[in-house]
Amino acid sequence: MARAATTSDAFNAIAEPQRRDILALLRSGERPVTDLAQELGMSQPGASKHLRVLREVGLVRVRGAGKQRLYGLDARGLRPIHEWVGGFEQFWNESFDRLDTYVQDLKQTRQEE
Amino acid sequence: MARAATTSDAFNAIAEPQRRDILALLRSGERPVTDLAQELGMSQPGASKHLRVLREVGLVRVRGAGKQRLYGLDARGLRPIHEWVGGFEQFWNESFDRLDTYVQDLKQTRQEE
DNA sequence: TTGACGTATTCCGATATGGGCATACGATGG
DNA sequence: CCATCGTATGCCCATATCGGAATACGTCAA
Repeated sequence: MARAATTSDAFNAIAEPQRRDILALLRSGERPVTDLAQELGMSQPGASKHLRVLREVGLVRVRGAGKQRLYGLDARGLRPIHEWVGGFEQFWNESFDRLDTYVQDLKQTRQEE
Repeated sequence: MARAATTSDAFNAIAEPQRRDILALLRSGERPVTDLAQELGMSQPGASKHLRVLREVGLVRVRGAGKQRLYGLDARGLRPIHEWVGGFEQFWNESFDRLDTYVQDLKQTRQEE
């Protein structure tokens, strides 16, 4: 098996930097593909493909506006992610303390890699 | 180019469900690989590989404890993610409203796919 | 209808993935 | 020093990825 299809969930969708850029851009409003592509310095087909992924996981919506298709943000799918990550909030402070223990340990453990 | 190396950043690291499970488990304290593997129903080599990725992006630390190696959480790397996603917080409420507009539009736009 | 524009899809290649299996490695205890 | 336990690596496979180029598609205007 390879990695789960990127199209499978929001976690995968936002793992790709360009897709994060797209989402960020869409916060300022709907946009056609060409716009996004140009603004982000990617090819039109490239942008289209990323948007397809975002559409399939529901982070983005399309709306036909005449000859154009306007892409808009649907951030609801980000909420579960925010919550999952938030479940670690208490730990990223505590981590500093643990680090001390760890560092002391290093002195005699000699970590590889 | 293929997908960016999963080992490149935390976003990629947590894109894989089993790795999320590992992180979640580690909240309750340090654990040796075998423990994790068994608890999560994966092979020892499998767990080792996932832990390697998590180590490389800094979400996990190792500490040699005699014959064993104890893996521990280092959640600091999750903070940037939390913040990035948090940047969309205002939108996942607003999204409902936008959806209305969208749905009305659908009636005459006939979206494919 | 035909053309033009905006966009999606297809096909390709190079690369990376995750899982299974066998095995190499490292540290400890005898 | 050697056997053993806990763990990491290497190798192989099937599959998925992203990017580029060419092209098919859909909608509108003349």
